[in-house]
Amino acid sequence: MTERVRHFIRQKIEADNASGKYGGQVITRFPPEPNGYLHIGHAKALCINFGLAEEYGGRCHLRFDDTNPTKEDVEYVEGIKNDIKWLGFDWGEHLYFASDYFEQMAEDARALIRKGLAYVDELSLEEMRAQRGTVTEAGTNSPYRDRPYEESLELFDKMLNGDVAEGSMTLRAKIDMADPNMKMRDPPFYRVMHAEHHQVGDRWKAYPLYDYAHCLEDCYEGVTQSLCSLEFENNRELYNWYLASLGKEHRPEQTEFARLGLTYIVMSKRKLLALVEEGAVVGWDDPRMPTLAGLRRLGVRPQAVREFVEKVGVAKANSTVEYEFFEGLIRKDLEENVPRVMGVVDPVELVIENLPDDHAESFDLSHHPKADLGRRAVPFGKRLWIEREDVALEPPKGWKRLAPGWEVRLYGAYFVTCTGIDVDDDGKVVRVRATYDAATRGGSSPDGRKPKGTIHWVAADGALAVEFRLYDRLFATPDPDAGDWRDNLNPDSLTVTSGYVEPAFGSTAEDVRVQLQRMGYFWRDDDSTADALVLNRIATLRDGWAKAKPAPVKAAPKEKKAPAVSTGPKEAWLSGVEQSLIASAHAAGAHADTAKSIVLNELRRELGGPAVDNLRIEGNELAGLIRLLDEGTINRSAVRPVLEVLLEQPANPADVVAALGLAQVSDTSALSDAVDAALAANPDELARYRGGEKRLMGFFMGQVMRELQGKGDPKAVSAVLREKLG
RNA sequence: UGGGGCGUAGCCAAGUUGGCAAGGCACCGGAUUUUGAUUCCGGAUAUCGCAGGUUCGAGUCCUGCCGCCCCAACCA
Repeated sequence: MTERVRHFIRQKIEADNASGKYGGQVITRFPPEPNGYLHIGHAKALCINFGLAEEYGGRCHLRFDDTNPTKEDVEYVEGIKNDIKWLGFDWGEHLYFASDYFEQMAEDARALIRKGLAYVDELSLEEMRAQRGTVTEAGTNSPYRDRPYEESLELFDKMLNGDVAEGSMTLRAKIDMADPNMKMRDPPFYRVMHAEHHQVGDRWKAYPLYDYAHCLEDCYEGVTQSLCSLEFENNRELYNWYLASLGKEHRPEQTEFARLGLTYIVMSKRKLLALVEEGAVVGWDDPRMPTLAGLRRLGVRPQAVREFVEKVGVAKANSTVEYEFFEGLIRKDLEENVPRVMGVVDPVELVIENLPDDHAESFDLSHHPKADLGRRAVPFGKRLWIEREDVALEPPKGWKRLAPGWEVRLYGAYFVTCTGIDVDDDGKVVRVRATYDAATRGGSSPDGRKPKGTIHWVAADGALAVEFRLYDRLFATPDPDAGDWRDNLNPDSLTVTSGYVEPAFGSTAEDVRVQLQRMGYFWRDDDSTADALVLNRIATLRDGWAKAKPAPVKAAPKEKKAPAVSTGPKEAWLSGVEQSLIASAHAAGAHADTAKSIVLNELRRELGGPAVDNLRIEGNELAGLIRLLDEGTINRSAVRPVLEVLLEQPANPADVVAALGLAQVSDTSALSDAVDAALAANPDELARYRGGEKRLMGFFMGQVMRELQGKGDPKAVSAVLREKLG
């Protein structure tokens, strides 16, 4: 397991726990809509929600957000549950549906209406759109906005009961049609749908919309952390509005994180569905699909998915992870946990000429060089299957495998020397002939000689026939969404071959994964039958040879960001309050430029922005502070703490400096002690400095200043430091 | 164009009171190797989006700008 990064959500949870906001409880939720299968992107949300809950001793609810009956189906409910279980997460008894709460939500909606915070609107879809305004223009109020609440109440019940036509009415929140946040412009939160619901049947004829439903679900369930992806940032204000308007006491908090993007993959449900429907893949669980069902069928272990998500991290920057990164973790997981056997994916016959026809022996080989995964018997005979790509008529430079006259090691068996290669009329290799060296039994020679290469093999006698499905990535380009994604499909995403594995594979458990030596990781596909083995390739091994051959195709350098066109420095804008403060400080004897610098750089820092209304601090106070600076009583770093006090209450800056002990230290002996302490505490750096790394001067300056709690006189410190460092 | 976010190496990503720009992946060397794998050493790679400013010192504070993402569904 990797070391965990204390990312911003962990920090928030810890801060909440420290402040006792939720009494130390951590309750999260994973809220899929049952309208499709989960994909690798969802795995991130899954790991964050379930993982964090587990980590902080809380719990995570599985809640289906089933507020749109026309798009959803129970089929997906079961599929999603399976995928979550496969990843190893457990919701215990906390399985919920948004539809569980429809009664309560309707009651809360009535409360909102009674408070005058919601109304039934009769605008059509088009009218509503037209009246919403644009991002730069305010919308206009609906003519139904101010209808009496009694009327809305009555109409709302009609909506719920199916007494009004679909699309004829909505229930809207009464907020502000001019709000710069479009989500706040009187959003509809109930719409009429005469649809049969997969969970609650035909009980309801109007259903709540996401924003309204989601915050309430969280609230009803006592969720503390509502974690979702970035595109919901704009919705957070609405989330809080509903809860506040309803006067809910329990207030979950929404925090957003960036979703996972992966190269060579499309992740939108729409495209995934198209792939299935257009037959580009066999189904949602096609091993080339980025769905969890697909990854599972491919043979990826859930541990690898979890590790991947943890390693990718959690942040707020949109990002696209290289697929190779995921692939590497899939391999790493298998590398450490899976037995190794031999199998030939594209077989060609090897005949050992100096062995009798009926020769039969067996080797006892280990399943793993490091892990204790047992041993197996591997039969050996005159006729073997070897990999076609391990044979070359004319070996290229750097070749380490079989070629006429070359000697190689058959893994775990003998050295063999190629005596000839038979080809057919098309030049295709049909048979390789060789002689073996009986003295090399087990794979090593008493004379100490070592062949350049080792190849894998399977004895023809007793070999199990296998249909190999060699999967490769579904898309040929790193960004399939660039251009028409259909054009970017990889025509070679699946290669089917007939080959063999050693008989030991037949005795392994059904779900066992193996490394076929030198060929990659494989496991049995569900399409296998008792007499027809089908093996999926989960991942290849890293292949340094393949990489060495073709001219290295360097990734095209990313186009540089357009350099900012500098229009020259612009004068900083000063608010009226700031201007008058500077003016009065100037009148009280301070230099105007210094006053301005402090207002801009320090005051704004304290205030978190420009000062706009009645500032506590006065001109003569600022002037007094500047005087202390000019006199050398304090250094610049003391300005902010003094300002902080001055903003609270009127005071004489000199008194504040005295009270806080901020006076600048320029006394030589005190400085000298501080420098000595800093040098003594950092002997390595001192050695480096004396060895010529002069840039460490800044480092020591920092150490000394820290020693002096920032109060050192920079010039004096620098002088002493220079002297002591030599 | 209004609002909400985000810019640290090819990719992901730490960096929380301003003080030597973490780590992982990829890449390049070398060692080990009965898998051209694994493992182990070592290395290169960053105008911290840009430009000004404050400061002894800025990825971090201030100002201005640039780029990317999200929002104008009765989807979630």
